[in-house]
Amino acid sequence: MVTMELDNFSLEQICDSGQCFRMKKTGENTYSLVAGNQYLEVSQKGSIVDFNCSDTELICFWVPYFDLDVDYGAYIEKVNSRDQYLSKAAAHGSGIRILQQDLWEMIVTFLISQQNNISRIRGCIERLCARYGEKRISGNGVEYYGFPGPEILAEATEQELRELGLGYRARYIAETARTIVKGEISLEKIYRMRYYNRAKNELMKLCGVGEKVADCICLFALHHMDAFPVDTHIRQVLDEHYKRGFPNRRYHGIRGIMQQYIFYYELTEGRR
DNA sequence: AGCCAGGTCAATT
DNA sequence: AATTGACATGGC
Repeated sequence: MVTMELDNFSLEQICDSGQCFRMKKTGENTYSLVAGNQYLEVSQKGSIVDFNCSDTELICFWVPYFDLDVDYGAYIEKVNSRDQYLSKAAAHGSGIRILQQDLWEMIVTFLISQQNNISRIRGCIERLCARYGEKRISGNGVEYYGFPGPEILAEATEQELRELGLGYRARYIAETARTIVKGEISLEKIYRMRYYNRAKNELMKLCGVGEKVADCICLFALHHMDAFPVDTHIRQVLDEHYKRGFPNRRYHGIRGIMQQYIFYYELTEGRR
């Protein structure tokens, strides 16, 4: 167990921010999550956060995962105080982090996410992992399933995948897995791409990956903080509050976290 | 019951 | 270049 005191960090907000679909609330202040092949139980009271793992695991895996060595107060301070909407959204979601998740997992996750609702996305991913993932046991004896790699999913037929309730997205997953396994697109190469636009364009070569899904992958796996996924909710906000366009210049390089503040606000308080 | 969900793709105009 | 319809499924 490792305890840390963290500012601008909220497990609840992270869990509900729609980046990680394998994190769940297990008690009043406790959450569990599976990321890649790692399992974690974590709890929070105020700014005190208890990670149920070793020092090494925390430093090597969960610090980068939760972006713990970044000061999110600095992001919030960049919000234009004259922008009442964004100020409210940032204050409301001040504990959100941009996670650094596994690239393959995000590709599949956001292929599933399209034209789908969040609770169903969670179900689809759990069924996919239970069916194709490797069964593992955590340090404290909890069984969980890792996320199936491209080699595994490339072997699956479209029909098998459809049986998990993935709908027409089954074909996207099957084809994309094969594209990766055949080496037509290299995940390692995408990881190494320094520029957001290059990574995004490469991702959009994958079957079923359009602009929005590519942006989600860039933001939630590759940590390209300038990625700004525009989905139905963000579209509505842009139409309503940013008729002259989102202030891209002002938020250059940090548009992604602003997008998350807006998205989370719309999913929770913002609904009227 | 019916609308909608973190869209993408290909066929039209 | 912009618009439109098909694509699956189930949560609410």
